[in-house]
Amino acid sequence: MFAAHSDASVKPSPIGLGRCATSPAAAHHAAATVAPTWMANMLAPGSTLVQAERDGEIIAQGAAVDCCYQVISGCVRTVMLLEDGRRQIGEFLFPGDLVGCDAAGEHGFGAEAVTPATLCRIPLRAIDERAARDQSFARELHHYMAAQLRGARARLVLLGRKTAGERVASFILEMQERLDLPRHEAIDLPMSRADIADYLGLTIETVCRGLTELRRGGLIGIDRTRILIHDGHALGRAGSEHLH
Amino acid sequence: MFAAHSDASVKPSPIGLGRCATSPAAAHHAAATVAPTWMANMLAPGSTLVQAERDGEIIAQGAAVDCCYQVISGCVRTVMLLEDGRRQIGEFLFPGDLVGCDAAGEHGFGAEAVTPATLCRIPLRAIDERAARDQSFARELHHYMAAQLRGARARLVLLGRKTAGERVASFILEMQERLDLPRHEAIDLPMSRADIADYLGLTIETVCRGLTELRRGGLIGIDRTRILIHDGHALGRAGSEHLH
DNA sequence: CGTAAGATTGATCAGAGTCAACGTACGTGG
DNA sequence: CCACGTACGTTGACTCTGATCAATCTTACG
Repeated sequence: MFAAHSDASVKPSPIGLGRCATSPAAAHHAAATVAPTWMANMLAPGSTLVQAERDGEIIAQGAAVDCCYQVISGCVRTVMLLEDGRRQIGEFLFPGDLVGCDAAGEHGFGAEAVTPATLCRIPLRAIDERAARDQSFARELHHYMAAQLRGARARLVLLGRKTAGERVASFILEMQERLDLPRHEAIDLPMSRADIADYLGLTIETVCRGLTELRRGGLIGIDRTRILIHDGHALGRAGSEHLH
Repeated sequence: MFAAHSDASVKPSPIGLGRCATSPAAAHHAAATVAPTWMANMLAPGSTLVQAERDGEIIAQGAAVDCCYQVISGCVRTVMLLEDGRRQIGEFLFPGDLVGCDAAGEHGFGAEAVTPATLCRIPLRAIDERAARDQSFARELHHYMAAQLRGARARLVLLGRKTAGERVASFILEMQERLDLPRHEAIDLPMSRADIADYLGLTIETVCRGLTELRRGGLIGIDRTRILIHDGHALGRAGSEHLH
């Protein structure tokens, strides 16, 4: 057990702030969070606030697209369910992130709240119009989507070529980065082992074993939902973050 | 063996500029679904034509980003190589597609020619400027990136949750769609089994077995690089294309 | 305090990887 | 034109990682 204040798992979104920055090390592994700095601005015209409770559905898979959402607080997952029940989580979204902004026609992925969450529902038209008017908004939107694309592609490598242990190690580092915690601060994961498993293309049991392995190796400490990174460097190596 | 008349299936581009095939082999692999219609326009300012021979490097993994490329003819793959030699192909690109337009700082993925290819090298600045000036260009760029994002996420499901057999079936359907061939026309795959394997997160042998299985089931015909779809419906089912 | 949901650990199984052999097309040069 | 060599594709035998099935433990909560 390790000490660690049990602050809410997800930081309230400081308006107008940004979790900017991809650290040099960060550039290597999945999903550099782009800090949309324009959060507050999205709230303006025709958009409404939406609350979702834990596991509540925000977007139904296959639903017609008319709007997208920006996460204000809490954690959200995008989900693709196959006929036979197999599930893949597309991504975890944190305050500032956009959900469904890439859809065309219908939402390929659904969206659900991992924790109680607040979102801002924005008509797609409003985004189009604003992008047309506001040059720098358009540019930021473009950068955001580019970052999403980089993140998705980094996960292709993870899912296509990494071992179970490597996936788990990479995941911890990704979450540390995305939750933007100070060094030596425990990560309080908002999602269950089942969510992690479906994000990493593994089973719950394999995720557990991966975590246990890292703990036994002294790389991390585990206290239920909280993870403390003891040796980030070794964790990077364990996750094969290093490239050719 | 099936018929397979090897007529050049190269369609003229929507906007002048034919998708010129550089080799007989390349002639088959023509249009891409997402192929933007603004192909010709990209050629304008400060951009240069680049030729790449088979397996030639177009972008080095980790190279600094200063420009991106548009495929004019041929087929290109994006590649991520891990330290120990494991390889993941990010995507296959066809005429009209953009390579490296999402990069920030450095190219996470490298790019190599699958067939002899011609590309148009475009300074990123030129794209930014044009997007700033030209409203509809910016919108198309946005739509293109959204489509890329949808494609990448569909592959997350494939890599995370689909079996080997399903991946192979899905792959054939994806290629049929992307190469935009008339129904009942054989698909002439430009890439090797090794490329397919690294695209699907499998080994060469497993890809072969998957193909053989589909052939035995009567869903497809195989003649080396050429694939003929006998039963697209069944292939969709075999690939679990059906959703929840 | 009792129940339920989630997490962890163990034992066994199966799907895909690895290793190996063989087949087939193609290009080169005699 | 044929012989050979090489690269690629296919098939088979065996192995191993991660899935499945099952039991136990922990924590949260009514």
